[in-house]
Amino acid sequence: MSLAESISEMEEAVRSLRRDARRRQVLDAAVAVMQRTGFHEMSMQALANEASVSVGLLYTYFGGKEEILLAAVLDILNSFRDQLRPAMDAVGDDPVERLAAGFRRYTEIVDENRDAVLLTYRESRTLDHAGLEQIKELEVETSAPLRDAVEAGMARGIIRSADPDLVTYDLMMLAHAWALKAWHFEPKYSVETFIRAQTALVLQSLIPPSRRSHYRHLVEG
Amino acid sequence: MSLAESISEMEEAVRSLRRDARRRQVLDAAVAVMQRTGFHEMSMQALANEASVSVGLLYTYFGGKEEILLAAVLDILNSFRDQLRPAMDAVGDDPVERLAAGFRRYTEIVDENRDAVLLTYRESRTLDHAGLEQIKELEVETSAPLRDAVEAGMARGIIRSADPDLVTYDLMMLAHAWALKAWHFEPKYSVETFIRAQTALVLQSLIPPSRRSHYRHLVEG
DNA sequence: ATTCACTATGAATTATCGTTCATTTTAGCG
DNA sequence: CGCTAAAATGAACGATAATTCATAGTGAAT
Repeated sequence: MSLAESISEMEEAVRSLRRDARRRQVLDAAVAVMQRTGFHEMSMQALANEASVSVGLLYTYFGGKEEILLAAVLDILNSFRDQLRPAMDAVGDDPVERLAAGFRRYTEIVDENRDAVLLTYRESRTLDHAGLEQIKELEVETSAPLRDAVEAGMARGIIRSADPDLVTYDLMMLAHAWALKAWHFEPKYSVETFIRAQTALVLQSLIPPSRRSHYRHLVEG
Repeated sequence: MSLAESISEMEEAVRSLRRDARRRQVLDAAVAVMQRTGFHEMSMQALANEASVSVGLLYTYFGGKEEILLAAVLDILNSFRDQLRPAMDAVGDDPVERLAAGFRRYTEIVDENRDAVLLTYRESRTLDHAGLEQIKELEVETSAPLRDAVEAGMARGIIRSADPDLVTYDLMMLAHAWALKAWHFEPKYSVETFIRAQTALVLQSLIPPSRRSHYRHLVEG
C-alpha cells in the first residue's frame, strides 16, 4: 500500500469517526426531546436546538425526521442486546441462575431506558415496513440469550417443560411492564423489589417442586 | 308535571339519543381511521369522510381532535370493564375457575379489539393530564374482578400467597401481549391456544401442588 | 495567499391541517 | 304553506412545521 493510500485511508477513518460522533449527538438529543414531548410534537427546530446544531445539518446526517426516529430506536435496542448476554455469562452455567440474572439485567436496562422503551411502543406504527422489520428482528435477537437459558434448563429437566418461546416473551413482557405501567407499580415497588417479586412468581411456575430448594434464594422474594 | 313539560322532556330525550348515535358514528369512524393510519396522521377531513359527515359537524359533537381520541379510548375501556365480571360470574364461585375464566374473557376482548388496545398504548401520551387519569382509573376498575378472584383464592388457600396486585397486573400484561406482540405469536398460536398455554403457565405458579389435581383441566394446556 | 472540499447555517418554500363561521338544509309545528 | 330552531356544510383562515438551498465558515494542501 502506498503512503498516499494510507493517508487517504486515515482521513477516511477520521471523517467516519466525526460523522458517528455527530450522529450520536443528534440521536441523544432526539431521545431527550421525544421523552419530553413525543415524536410528532418534536419539531426539527426543537431538535436542532437541543443538539446545538442548525436545522439544515440534520438533513446532512439523516434522510429526514422518520429516519432519525428509526435510528434512535435501533440505537436503544442495540444496547439492550449487547448488555444482556455478558450479564448472564457472569453468573456461570446453571440455566436457572442464568435466567434469573438475565431477567434482572433486562429489567434494569428497561428501567434505565424507560422513556426509550415507551418510545418503541408508542412510535413503531410511524415507521415504514423496512424499519419495523429491523425492530422486530432486533427484539428476537435480544431475547435469544434468555431463550437459550430456558431451553438449556428444560433439556436438563431443571425447568418444567413448556414452550420456551412463550416463556421468553412472557418474561420480556413482564420486564416491559415496569416501563409501561410505571404509574401503577412505582408507588409500591422499586426496581429491586419489582425484580425480586417477579422472579419469585415466575420461577415458582418454572421450577419443579423437587428442584425448588436449590433455588430458595430466587424463589423466595 | 304539565303536558308541556312532559313533551319538552321527551324532545330532550330524543335529541340526546340522536346525539349519542352521532357521537358513536364518529367514534367508530375514528377507531377505523386510526387503526389504518394512527392518530397524528388522521386529518379531520379524513375522519369526516369516513364518518360521512362534514368537518364542521365534528366540532359540534366534540371539542376538538384530542377530545375525539379520548372519547374513543374511553369507549373501548368501558366495554372491557362491562364484559369482564359477567363472564366470571358465569362459572360460579371457585376463585381459580373465576380467575381462569376472567383471563380467558379478557384475552378474548383484547383479541376482538386489537387495534384499540394498541391505540391506548400508542396514543396515551397525546392526552392531557385529566384524560390520562381517567384512563388509568378505568384500567384499575377493569382489573378489579380479577383481583377479587385472586384475593379470594389466597384467603381460602387455593392460590399461593403473593402480592395480588402484582399477579393481577401480570395477567393483564400477558393478555395485552396478544395484541402488542401479535406479529410474533400469531404464526404459532391462535387466541384459543394462546389462552390455554398462558393459563397453564400462570396457574402452575399460582396453585400449590397439593391443589393442582383439582384443576387439571386448566393446568394442562 | 489562494484554492478546494467539506461542514454548517437558517431564511424561504411548500404543504398540510386544525379550527372557525357565514350560510344552507332539515324537521317539526301551527 | 311559512316559520323557527337545530343540525349540517365546507370554503377560508391562520399557524405550524418538514424540507430545501443559496450562502458562509473552516482548515488543510499547494
